Amino acid sequence: MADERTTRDRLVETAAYLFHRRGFHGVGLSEILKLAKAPKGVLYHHFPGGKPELAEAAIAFAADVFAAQIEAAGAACQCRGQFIEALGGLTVDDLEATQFKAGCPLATIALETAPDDQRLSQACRQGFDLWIGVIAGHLGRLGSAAPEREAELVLASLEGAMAIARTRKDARIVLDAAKALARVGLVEG
Amino acid sequence: MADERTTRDRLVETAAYLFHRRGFHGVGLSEILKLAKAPKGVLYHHFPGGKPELAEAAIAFAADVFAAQIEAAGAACQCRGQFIEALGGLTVDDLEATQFKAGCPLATIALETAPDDQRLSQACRQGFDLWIGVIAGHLGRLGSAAPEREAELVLASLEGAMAIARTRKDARIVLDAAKALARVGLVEG
DNA sequence: TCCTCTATAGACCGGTCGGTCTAGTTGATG
DNA sequence: CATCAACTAGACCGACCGGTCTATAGAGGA
Repeated sequence: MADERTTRDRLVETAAYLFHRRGFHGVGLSEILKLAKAPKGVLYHHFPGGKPELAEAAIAFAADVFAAQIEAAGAACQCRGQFIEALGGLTVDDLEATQFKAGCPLATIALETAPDDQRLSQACRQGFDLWIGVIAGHLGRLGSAAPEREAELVLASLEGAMAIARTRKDARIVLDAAKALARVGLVEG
Repeated sequence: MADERTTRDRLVETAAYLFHRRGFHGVGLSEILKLAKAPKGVLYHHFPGGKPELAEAAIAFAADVFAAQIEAAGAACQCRGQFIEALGGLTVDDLEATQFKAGCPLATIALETAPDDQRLSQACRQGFDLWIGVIAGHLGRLGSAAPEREAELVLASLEGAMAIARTRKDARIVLDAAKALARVGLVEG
């Protein structure tokens, strides 16, 4: 059992890495297994539900990782605009570090499977809601009048901008979106 | 040759329909062929490049369809806010009409393939640019100071909101995003 | 009429998919 | 040391994948 965490976690992280880049249907089990240096039996031992169950774990893992990044960015910011721009920066860094091969770790799977596959789309939904909650927490602290709504708008804008940016191999649109949102104050309603 | 348009177009439209819902990798040729009631030979007669070439045509087709909808919405609007809300309305209608099974016809394929598959991601990019151009045209006419930037922000927000909405089976976030963007004026920068 | 070229039709192919199954290894516990 | 459960290992399976190939149908021109 000493190896449990290691092997299982390696599978989850490898799966997250690949799904992040090419989505659920674009990645085969054999590729995950090969990269994680694990035989097939291991996968079905840890994830009797097969590929979907592994993907569910990978989504939750990726959601937690990004939530922690948001949290850290928020903790370092003193005002609303600075925080929103920092979120844009996080996003841009990710895009550029992967040469635009990876964008949002949830969005691809969400679009491929929602709403037909309950399991996967719910996992994505929970990830989005987690992020919105964390963002809203900081926005509230920094004086936003409608933190939930504003967090949703910010996340949605960054998500869409990322998709467009990847087709262009140019992150400018993400920075622009963040800047614009940072500048305007959302009117309540 | 009299049937050329019919069969070929039926293939393209069917492919667009299915890719729209489940993305590129999520749909098999056999499914497209079955739904379009066409044998395999026909596909490779019209699209020697196979699935990617068919997808390219489907993307261009879907992009044109939505561009025409944007154009029509713009022509009917007298002010900037009204136009942006109309775009949100278009999006919501599409989501609800398909019970959230279909969102943006380009985004899923874009996320699955960009930037590795040149062909498909460029086709998506062109679609996005087409839409941004049409939106910017109307925003300029309606008095926007920075129509291109504003069009990008609006499109990105709607794209992202759509992805989130599909996981929730609730279009509220799309309407909220459109309303918020309609209300604030973008400061130039 | 016959020829040709486009379009339709679907059998067929090797490869890969996700998933199952059985055997071996390991480590904790009695 | 024996036992047993957790884990590792990979051969194997049927189904389906995208793609190729050959045969046929049918319209238009010579």
